[in-house]
Amino acid sequence: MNIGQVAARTGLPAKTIRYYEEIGLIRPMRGENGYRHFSERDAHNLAFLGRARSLGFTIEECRVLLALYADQGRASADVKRVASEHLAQIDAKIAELREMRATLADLVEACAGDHRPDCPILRGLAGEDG
Amino acid sequence: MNIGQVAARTGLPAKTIRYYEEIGLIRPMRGENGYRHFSERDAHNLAFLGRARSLGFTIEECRVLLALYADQGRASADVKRVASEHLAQIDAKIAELREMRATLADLVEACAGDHRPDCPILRGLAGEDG
DNA sequence: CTTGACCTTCCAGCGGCTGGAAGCCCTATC
DNA sequence: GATAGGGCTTCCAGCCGCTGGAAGGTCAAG
Repeated sequence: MNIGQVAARTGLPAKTIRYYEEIGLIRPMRGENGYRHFSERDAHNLAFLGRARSLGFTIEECRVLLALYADQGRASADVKRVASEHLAQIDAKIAELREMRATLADLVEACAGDHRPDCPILRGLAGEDG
Repeated sequence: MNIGQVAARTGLPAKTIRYYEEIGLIRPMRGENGYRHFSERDAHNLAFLGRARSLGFTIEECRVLLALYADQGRASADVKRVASEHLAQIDAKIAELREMRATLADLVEACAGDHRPDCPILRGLAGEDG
């Protein structure tokens, strides 16, 4: 498979696939013309990467997951630890966003949103009272 | 005020303050020795920026908010629109994270997390069934 | 007069791509 | 055989919002 075909199959942009090779996540073969040649296994790994990335795993976590995936002797505990840590990260991020959202929603709600200049949002950002 | 003092007062790193000057968010004076000199107004604007950034507004949104803050003739509707759009962005991000979280939590829960190699997390990432 | 804290500028790098330029390769059509 | 087009290659630059570090000027205290 050429890069275009594997891109179409995995949904990943060709640019991204080249980047993944550059940082050593995949190692496709090369044809005589210099074109990358992707095996079924490569395509499979790229799909794996696409799913892991879409779940928010960092590239380095993906590298670890891919290594565990390739290792037939892995302990599922190792995989679970990586995933659990990422889950905790997601929870932390959600909590952070919810706090932002709560504060911002209060300010937005308090704002008349009309032609007048008085604005609780700006007052809040300026540090009035609280 | 020198940069260190305003940094202490606003909680922003000096590096960040210099960066904000570089991109034109603030325009502190300069002393004869080349040091930046921050007025009360500068410090106030920096505190404003710190709060806006901590609510997740982008730098460009902060620029707009700061301009509205400075404009005594603004309409609160303009501020409210910026804030509401950002609120919608936050909501979208939360929704995205919750989807990730749900998928990941299912996988983690299904994983025994023991010494055995079988792992529903890896199977999920590999695209088995679904 | 030295120490050390503070300030300055400039350049590089983080993550994870993404865009674009310049040029080679391959196939199809005339 | 020429040409047009699409796909492939490499390389370099840029996105966002800082952050770190190097190399050097400035200032107050002892």
